[in-house]
Amino acid sequence: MERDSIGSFLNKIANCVPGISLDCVVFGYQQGSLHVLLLKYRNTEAWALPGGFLPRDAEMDDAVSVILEERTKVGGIFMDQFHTFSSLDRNWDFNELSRSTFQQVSANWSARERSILEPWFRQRFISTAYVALVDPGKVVPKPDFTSEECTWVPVQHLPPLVLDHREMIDKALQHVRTQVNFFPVGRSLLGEKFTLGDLRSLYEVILGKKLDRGNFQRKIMKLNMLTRHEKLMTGAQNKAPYLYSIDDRVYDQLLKDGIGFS
Amino acid sequence: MERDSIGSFLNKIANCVPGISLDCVVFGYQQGSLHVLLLKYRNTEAWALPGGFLPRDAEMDDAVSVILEERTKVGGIFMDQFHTFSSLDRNWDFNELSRSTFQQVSANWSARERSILEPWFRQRFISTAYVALVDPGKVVPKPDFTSEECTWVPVQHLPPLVLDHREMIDKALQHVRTQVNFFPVGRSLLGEKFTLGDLRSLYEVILGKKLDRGNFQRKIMKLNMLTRHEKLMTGAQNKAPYLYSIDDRVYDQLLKDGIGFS
DNA sequence: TCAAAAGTGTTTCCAATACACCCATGA
DNA sequence: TCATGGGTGTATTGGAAACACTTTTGA
Repeated sequence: MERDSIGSFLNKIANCVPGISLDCVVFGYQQGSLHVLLLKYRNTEAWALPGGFLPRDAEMDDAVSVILEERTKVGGIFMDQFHTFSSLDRNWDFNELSRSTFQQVSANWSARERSILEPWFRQRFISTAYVALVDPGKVVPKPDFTSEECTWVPVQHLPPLVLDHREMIDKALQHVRTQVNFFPVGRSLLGEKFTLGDLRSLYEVILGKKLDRGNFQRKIMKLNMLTRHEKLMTGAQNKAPYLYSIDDRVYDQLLKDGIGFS
Repeated sequence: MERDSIGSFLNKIANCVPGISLDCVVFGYQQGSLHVLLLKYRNTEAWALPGGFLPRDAEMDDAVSVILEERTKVGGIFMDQFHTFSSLDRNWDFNELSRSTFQQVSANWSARERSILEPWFRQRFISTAYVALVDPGKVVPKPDFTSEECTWVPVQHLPPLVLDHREMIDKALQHVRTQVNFFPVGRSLLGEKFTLGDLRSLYEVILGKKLDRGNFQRKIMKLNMLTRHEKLMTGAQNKAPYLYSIDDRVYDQLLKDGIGFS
């Protein structure tokens, strides 16, 4: 923990609801696979989800927005609360990794700091978790003061995670899958313009199965939610695909009833 | 509040996590419509969902099980956490009804009791809410010590509810609708034996739309989840329908992938 | 000219829908 | 015999799935 940040952190948590924490599973789509935004604690090999606490005077959704904006420098990110985690042993004695990570993080606390922070972090935390969807191209990941790194990690190769953060990611992914028809996955996870191939492989990655190219294109185009733009010349020796962008009006309308993909 | 119960209640909440509460939206199916289990506070016209607090040494799911069993005298009820409610003004000053109800309930507290209970109940409560599905035929509703009545109320005719309990019911119903393919609605909400008409109108009530009788029957029967029993003679001047029961093995298997009803 | 991927067309199949018909029951 | 609702049959339709054909691009 950086010395100069502890002071403001002490002030902050004094004004937060004790026993409650917030965690964010931020999904991004990059290089053909789903990524999660993770933080790496200083001088450890332990990783964690972006998170924080609930200010006494804040709505929970707003608190999560602030956390997301702090880590990504992007505002207005799509998010959805999906579960509240509350195991009895949800504290920093959760397992060996959590224990040793906490030890490392708290190593250079002063006696006074320790007297406040120890009891705070030793509590059982009830954590309400959110999923968020964002285009990594827009994000500038910023570590918080306990961490030395904040980066995108592919969901297939998750590093060791503290507490039950691994379970959170699993459950978040499951939630995105069941809600895929009602989440703006296309708009949130892709950039302004994209090819139908991009969109299709995004859906393939989320759903975990191959989709027929022809059928996908016809289905999407029939929904009338895309505007066609110029072609994308990649330099590959194949036909150049068109770029498309989303027509927000039509898209919002479609989302209400769910954009159907079995 | 009954005088003799306050003592044990004081002990109980001393061992509960402060700031956290639990609420249950218990759905039952009766007389062709969905009902919710509600409690009516003594000497008021205010109603509330069954709920409680989280013991420091209990898992949340277990705590909810206990609450459900206390109110229904039935064990093993199907339940699912669906949302955590956390508005800034989630306390007993939430609105006029909540305020006056609290005043009524707390009217005859002693000074000592008040010194403990006032701060407890004045807090902002973060409440994690669960849906539960149960056959009202199995339930023996039991009021808690703050309430004079515990009964089933049809969702179309909800009485005035304290706090944001109305919103909870709405959100719970919505959740059941989206999860209908993954919840054991047939098994949980109906008795041991039922007719296909019963099952169909249950689905109609949940989904809020008419289903074609013939198509419904064929679809259900093709799933192979029902065993046919004797006919049900109602005395009505029409053909007697068969009774069916659910084959748990097949049913559990089907639920994993979702029993499909658009 | 060739490989690779985009765009589009065609065929098949199944499930959802609509509705018809007969059957059993008790008034 | 009649009204009522249960059980079953059938025709139609639309979308899902599989796959073929053509086009475009740069090597």
